[in-house]
Amino acid sequence: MSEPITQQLKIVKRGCQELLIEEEFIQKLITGIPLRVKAGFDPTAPDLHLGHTVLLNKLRQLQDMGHHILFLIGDFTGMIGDPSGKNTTRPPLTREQVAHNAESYTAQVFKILRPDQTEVVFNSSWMDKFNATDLIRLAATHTVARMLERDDFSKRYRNNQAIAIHEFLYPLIQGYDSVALKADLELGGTDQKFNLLVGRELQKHFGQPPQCILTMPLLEGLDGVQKMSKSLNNYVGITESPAEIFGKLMSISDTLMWRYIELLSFESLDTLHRWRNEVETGRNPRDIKIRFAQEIVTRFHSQTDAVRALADFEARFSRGMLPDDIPVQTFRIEGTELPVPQLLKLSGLTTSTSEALRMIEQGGVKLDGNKINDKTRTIPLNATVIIQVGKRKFAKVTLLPKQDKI
RNA sequence: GGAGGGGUUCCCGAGCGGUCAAAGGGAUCAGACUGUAAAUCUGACGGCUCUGCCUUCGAAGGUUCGAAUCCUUCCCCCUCCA
Repeated sequence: MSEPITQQLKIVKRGCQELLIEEEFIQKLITGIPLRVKAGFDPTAPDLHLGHTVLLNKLRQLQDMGHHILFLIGDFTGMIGDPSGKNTTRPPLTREQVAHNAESYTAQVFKILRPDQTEVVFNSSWMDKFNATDLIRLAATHTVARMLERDDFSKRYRNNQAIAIHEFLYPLIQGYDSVALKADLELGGTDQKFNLLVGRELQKHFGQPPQCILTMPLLEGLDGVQKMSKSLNNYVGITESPAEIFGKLMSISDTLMWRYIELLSFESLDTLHRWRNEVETGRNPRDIKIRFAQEIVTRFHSQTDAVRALADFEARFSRGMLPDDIPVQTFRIEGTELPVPQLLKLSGLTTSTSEALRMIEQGGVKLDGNKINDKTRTIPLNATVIIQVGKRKFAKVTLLPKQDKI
């Protein structure tokens, strides 16, 4: 906390999209009192991915400067579902589910945040006491026109998509959380800007000094277009295996790589500059990508895991070798043999026999390392084979006779 | 309350009585290539006991030799008027 204000400001603003209102924020810093920094999280998705960590990294930096983090789990707002276009209403989670999710949340979050400077709070703890009168009073603070200013509301409205009334309550309740917590600063993705601003207004309404707002860019998913999210399956989860994290990061395009590095790497800006120059003058972008992927694997696993992931990756993709962690499966079958397509389905390497047949047609199936073309190929009873679909799906399968009943 | 528009395969979006398992795009997967699970190109993309069969076009009925396409009822969404 002894760092000069300008230095703090520089760190806070690094990589951020927007800081509102900078002058107010400086005034808050000058007081020297640790700031109450709020950040809200959805209670339904306890599996964090790299997209979430953009924000968490920033929270960590704030902790390093001595500030206090209010890690808000929106278990009450979770009933509404953030009106991001898809979900309208969600079934309320049970207390046990919330508790369970919160636990796995914090277990993951503390890979980045310091527990001693983090306070985990649930908005149900004050919202459950809200009655209908309170809610109406809260709703009365904003107009429909104001709500429709929110980008995704107006978009949906223009595109003739449904907006349920209760969705308007989401920003209001999220904003009220800032009142309840007396937040000095709230962090969120750029898509949260509207909600964060509502928090400011409500604080003023309730006679509090308004919070400052820091928005972070949304990280694109692996496709490089849409934001990283679990539902779009374009994410890298921080609890995924080293090989998985490494592989996924290697699959991002050479262009997208820079974006990831900018938002996720802890390397200095000078280093990033140097890398860019090197690639422009002929260095293989793959080298940089590997280095970055290793940094991330190390962060969520260990250096050893990172080294192993690279070795495994090179063995498998550069030299076509089999990985050494092939899942072993045993199936008990009727009869004396099993057609390969059925086996592919059984083992889960393909979702249907139709797909299995297609994979064989396209030359994507290997049996003990040899490509097969014969769709009617069968595996005899008691045999053990390694089957492979594409470059990434493997299984070591043994067929045994059906067990006698009893 | 009145008038009109609409609900299509993972997503977007064509189709409006047979040639429709349903155009096109995206996503995904496979193959080729490669310094990468990059880029690029090619192909696949409902299921099955697979040269055939079965199930899909909001739901349920009906008309017809034949329906995603026509009719009826219902559910849901949107727009305008009140």
